[in-house]
Amino acid sequence: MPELPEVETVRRTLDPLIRGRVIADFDLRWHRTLEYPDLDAFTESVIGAAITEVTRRAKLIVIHLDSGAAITVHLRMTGELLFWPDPGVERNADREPYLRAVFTFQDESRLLFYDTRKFGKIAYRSASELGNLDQQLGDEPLEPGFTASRLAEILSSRRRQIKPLLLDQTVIAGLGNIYVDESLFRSRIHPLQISSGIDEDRVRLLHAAIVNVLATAVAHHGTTLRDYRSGLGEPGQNQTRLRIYGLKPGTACPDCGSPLERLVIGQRGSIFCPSCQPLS
DNA sequence: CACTGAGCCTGCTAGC
DNA sequence: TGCTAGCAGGCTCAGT
Repeated sequence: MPELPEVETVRRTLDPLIRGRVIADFDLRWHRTLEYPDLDAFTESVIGAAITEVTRRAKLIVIHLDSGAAITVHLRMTGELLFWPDPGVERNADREPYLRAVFTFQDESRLLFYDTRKFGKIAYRSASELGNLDQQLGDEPLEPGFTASRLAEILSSRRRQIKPLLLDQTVIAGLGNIYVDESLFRSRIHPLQISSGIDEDRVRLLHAAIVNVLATAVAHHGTTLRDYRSGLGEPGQNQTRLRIYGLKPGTACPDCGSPLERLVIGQRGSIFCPSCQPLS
């Protein structure tokens, strides 16, 4: 599932490819892929607009338009945003059933949105709507402002289980199930630990783990377990660097050898080592 | 405020 | 081997 590193990789690959291109057509293949506004309003707003740059906020890809507005794309679980340069070359036929939306540019190159499970969302946002959205989202963990003391402030000001807290995009933006499990394992914190009860040294470890895990994953173009691809269709390389995510309960902890456990926390499967990550 | 559960989806897999 | 029930999960919304 695309989290910050995967979305960032898509952003980086797409930005130089679609910057400056002018949208000539929009073809919606699955009506619910378009989140806002309705198809007519969306089409009217984006046709003729030129793309100025592609940025990222949390897990959102933000395609900025010369009007000051933007198109946001959320990949959710299985979304893929792919640049297709050559209109003459046939698209991958067996992927065609999962094609949910197509932006065609004036030069007939295309931006394709594939999404097997139809959870992904495309929306148009005015400059002010974009500002509101930004305000609703939490800290960017790879920005300089996200320091250990800032994390300490976030954790101590709430009394919540650490895992759901880290997954809350209004608190910290961009973490998902994979990187939260990895970060908690590396900093030896139980996923049900109450945030305000984590001591300062442990918070420092957690901060280092989050930053390190995310930065490493970005450097390796994200984690591809199944569906995730970059804007060029390339899989990521970070999957070999995961230490605990994907392991089954009962298998030996890679650090201490004791059997791993699985819990469902906030509707998400959570793998951890009860020995390395004791609840305190 | 913190937490829970339903709903959105469909490919894959564990278990029969 | 073939079938099917249930799992996977980011996010929103409603309810406790």
